Amino acid sequence: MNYWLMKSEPDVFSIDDLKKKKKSGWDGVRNYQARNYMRDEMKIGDVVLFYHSSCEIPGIAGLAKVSKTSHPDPSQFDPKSEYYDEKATKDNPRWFMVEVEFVEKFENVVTLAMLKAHKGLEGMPVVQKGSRLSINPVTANEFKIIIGMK
DNA sequence: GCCAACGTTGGC
DNA sequence: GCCAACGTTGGC
Repeated sequence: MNYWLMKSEPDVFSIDDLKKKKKSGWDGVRNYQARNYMRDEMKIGDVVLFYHSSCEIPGIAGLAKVSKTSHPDPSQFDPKSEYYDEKATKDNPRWFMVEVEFVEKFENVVTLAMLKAHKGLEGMPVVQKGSRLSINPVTANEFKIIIGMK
């Protein structure tokens, strides 16, 4: 079982949205490295730190878990979608997504400022300047530390 | 295959 | 709104 951090802009899709929907396909990822993590490495039961980015208080807002392994992201085939990719075909999809299931909303967001200030989390891409990758692996130790901070 | 130009991310 | 950092595109 592995741990992950997945970023989402709460204005677009927040932990509350996931709570309401219970489960959701993680669509719209258009970065190859993030895609590869979803396609090749994320397994059912893996635990996800749900990170709110580009918002007033960036940080980890709650937990989710992988409920379905990767399958083609349908938005790539939809010309009306902002995630449409004209080079993707159903025979040869370019973008994959996993499905995640709501687990928990933290009472308080574990903020980026807290993550930056906490010993042991220096290696997390999210605390480093200029890190834009929206899906990152998290070590068991980092996960334990963060759970202790909520 | 190089690399400049461009677009996007995301914290502040 | 600014801007640094980064990924992608496309000309050559």
